[in-house]
Amino acid sequence: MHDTRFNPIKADATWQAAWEKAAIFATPAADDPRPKSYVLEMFPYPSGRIHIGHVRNYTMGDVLARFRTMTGHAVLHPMGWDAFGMPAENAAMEKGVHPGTWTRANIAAMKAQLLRLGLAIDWSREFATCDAAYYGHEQAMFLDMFDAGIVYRKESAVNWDPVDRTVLANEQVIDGRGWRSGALVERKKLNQYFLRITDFAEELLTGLGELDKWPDKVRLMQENWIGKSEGLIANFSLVGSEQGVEVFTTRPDTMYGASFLAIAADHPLAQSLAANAPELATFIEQCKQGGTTAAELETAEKLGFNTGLSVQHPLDPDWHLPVWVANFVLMDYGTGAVFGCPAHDQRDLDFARKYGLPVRRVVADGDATDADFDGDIAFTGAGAIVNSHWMDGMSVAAAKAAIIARAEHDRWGHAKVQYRLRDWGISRQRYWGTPIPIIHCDACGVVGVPRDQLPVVLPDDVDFATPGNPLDRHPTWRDTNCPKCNAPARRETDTLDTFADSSWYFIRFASQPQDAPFSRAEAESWLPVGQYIGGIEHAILHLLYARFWTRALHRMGKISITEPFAALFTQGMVTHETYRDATGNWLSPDEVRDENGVLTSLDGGAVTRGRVEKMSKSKKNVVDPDGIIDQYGADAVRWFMLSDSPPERDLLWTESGIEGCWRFVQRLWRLFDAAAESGDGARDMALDKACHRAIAGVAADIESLTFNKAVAKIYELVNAIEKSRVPASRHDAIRILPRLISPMLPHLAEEGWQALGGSGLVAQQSWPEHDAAMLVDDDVTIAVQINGKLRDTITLPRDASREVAQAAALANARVQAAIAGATPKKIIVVPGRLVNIVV
RNA sequence: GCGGACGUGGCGGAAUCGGUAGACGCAGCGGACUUAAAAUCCGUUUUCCCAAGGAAGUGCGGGUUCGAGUCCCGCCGUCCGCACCA
Repeated sequence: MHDTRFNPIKADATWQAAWEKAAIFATPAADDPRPKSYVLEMFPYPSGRIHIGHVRNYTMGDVLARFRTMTGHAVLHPMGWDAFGMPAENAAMEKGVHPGTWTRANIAAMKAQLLRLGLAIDWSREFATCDAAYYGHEQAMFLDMFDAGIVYRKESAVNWDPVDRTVLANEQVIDGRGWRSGALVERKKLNQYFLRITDFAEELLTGLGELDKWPDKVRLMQENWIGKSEGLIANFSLVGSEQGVEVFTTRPDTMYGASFLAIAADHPLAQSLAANAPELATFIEQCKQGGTTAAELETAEKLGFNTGLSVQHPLDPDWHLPVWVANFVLMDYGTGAVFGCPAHDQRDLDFARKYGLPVRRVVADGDATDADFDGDIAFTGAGAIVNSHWMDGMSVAAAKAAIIARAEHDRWGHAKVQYRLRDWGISRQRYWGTPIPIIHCDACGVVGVPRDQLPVVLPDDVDFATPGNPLDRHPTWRDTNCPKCNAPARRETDTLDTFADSSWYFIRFASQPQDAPFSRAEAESWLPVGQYIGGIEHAILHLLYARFWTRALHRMGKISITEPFAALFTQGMVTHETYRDATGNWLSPDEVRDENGVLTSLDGGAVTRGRVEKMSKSKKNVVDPDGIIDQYGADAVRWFMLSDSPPERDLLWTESGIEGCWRFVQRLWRLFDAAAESGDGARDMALDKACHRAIAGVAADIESLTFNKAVAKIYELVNAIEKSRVPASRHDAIRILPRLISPMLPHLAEEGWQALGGSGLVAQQSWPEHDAAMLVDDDVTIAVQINGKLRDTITLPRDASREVAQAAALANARVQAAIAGATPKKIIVVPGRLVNIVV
């Protein structure tokens, strides 16, 4: 029996099976002659369920991948799992399930959900980062970097949770306490591995310049994160000592305005003084307390402790400056010491006013050149240098250069480029991560695991009953022999930060030999990723680490590319209204009834409408992808993900919106179902042209990822088809539609393609060609303006001359009435657009 | 505090180069079909005076231009990133 409606449940399953059977999403060979197109969406963490944000992300990538295939590209469109990380260990502790078991089950569940979307993914390349076959290669690369000096080991302070016996990231410390245990977090020194990303700071910065297909916003965020600043390192000699204090400044031009030296609480000089000065020791302790949140720093008072020491001013040895320990100086930026120039730095001014230190103007603020500086607002602008002896009258820039030259000549300082970026600490005292392939030997020290003993596999028999890292207390796993001297030795029990796993997965997708991380030729045939799509939340860390990892491989001669992602797109979130009942509890959308805008709960209680927010479990404003696919089918859901909102902005999920998509899917299906058999007879030029415009326009919009505009153009074409009464043109236009919608509505497109007698699968067809001549109209509507205001429109041949257009405009009845016989002062003619008559 | 983005109908948004503002969708309103509903179809919807025809209009105030949503200056608002970075 003939269906009267499109049945997505049936169609989705049918066509997904057909695609799989024909293996049409298999990646072409590396030597495929077609141009390559690598489309990649950020791979998901297997938390257990796909959420709607994934659906939006993967739909966008899928549209592009399918479109690129139709336009003659060899496409790589893979998917995998960012499978290591904390949630699996938390699940292990809470539910007693092994992290691996939990993760594998989640992957299976999420893959089943993804399959329902009908994504054009080559699943044969799927992997999870917790596969030993993946992380073993990561260990090999770690060792390469170790040998190349890119990895180093350093004692460094970490946030230590004494109850959970683990290191916490800064984000996991809330009000000084561990986010899980609630225990007071301790600062603890541990030997940790670092990647020397700061060595790459300059090239990571300049490399941003060639990423012209990245959002400016992301490039700027990375630029700020790297935080390059140029200045002077100056040595201030301690009075009565051979030693000195090194200071970094970006304002050497203000050196004659110096009034004190300030060092960080954990500066070695402060530490050594504290040994014999209990008051200072107390002060240092005080500095370490107090939060580091934005609000706290905003209001934090400047605190200082006068050490009683003084230093010589490098420009005048007779001029002595007091040395203070100050809470606003950071040990891990610059040298951990600054000279205070209160007149031209707000922090220094606050500090100087509080402790009664001199405030001396050395940069003129307009007419103000007086050495005595009034007020509590520092002058940080540019101006002529004053009260600075030989530098008086110089510009700030000239003075900086002059003083750096002098410092280098007199050997008390040198120019310095300073970066905000810190080296990447990659040690984690956790189980569920890539084991760091290092062996500790009492005689030989730190020794890399020999390549032929990789992968160092995580042991399965671990227990999470006690807090801490299970690798650390495993009865046998730690024990091994030194690869060099064969003496008993210990394995490193730390694992790698999971950001390492996601720093090269895109290379592994492109090439996955067994015996190496990747084969160079094959990887380079696909890389860099042609289009990378994901959330803005990864703007800094993931994207910076992946760029760094790629450059590290490049520096070691392993790969020729330097940038992994040629184009980046950051999509917006999916949002939904929030609801609360009378007692303030969150309600989910299906617990709320809407009758003409009046909201009630299912039991009739009052409901208030809250803000539109990102879908989250805690606010209960989520829609479950499985549920909506059950109800509307994959295509309607995909269509909604692409409609209305520009992809980089947030998308508001609404019931009425998805129902509109569902209606449109049905409308298309009716068109296919009732299409005429023959395309002979008279033509409807307007429809024929609309068709060609749609083909060209939709292609351009998919290419530029403006899917909302592509959607609008398809609506326009369908509206035009439905309005037209000319069978021949309708016949042809309807036969264009399946290919046009195939990237976005792939199941319906197959259904239509089949119903209209197409052979094979529409997913394998070429994108329809458009006739450029059909994109231009013979007649154009021209605006007739008087003094820039629209008065009428006239229709003229497209190639009408200026003279013809002007004459036609002047002959227009409304123009005649408006100018009333007067002579126009000026007439502007823009051919094909408008005539503006100035009177 | 520093840096950045954005502000267009009831809502999401379109307007690619400074050239007819409001495409397309949602919601609304009126109508057709129907015993009725659903579904579908037709029409309509920036505001004001409204019959015609006008006038105003893209956060606010200025400017450049024959012409500004678009460019420039100054405000206001919202959002995002970083932050005692010397």
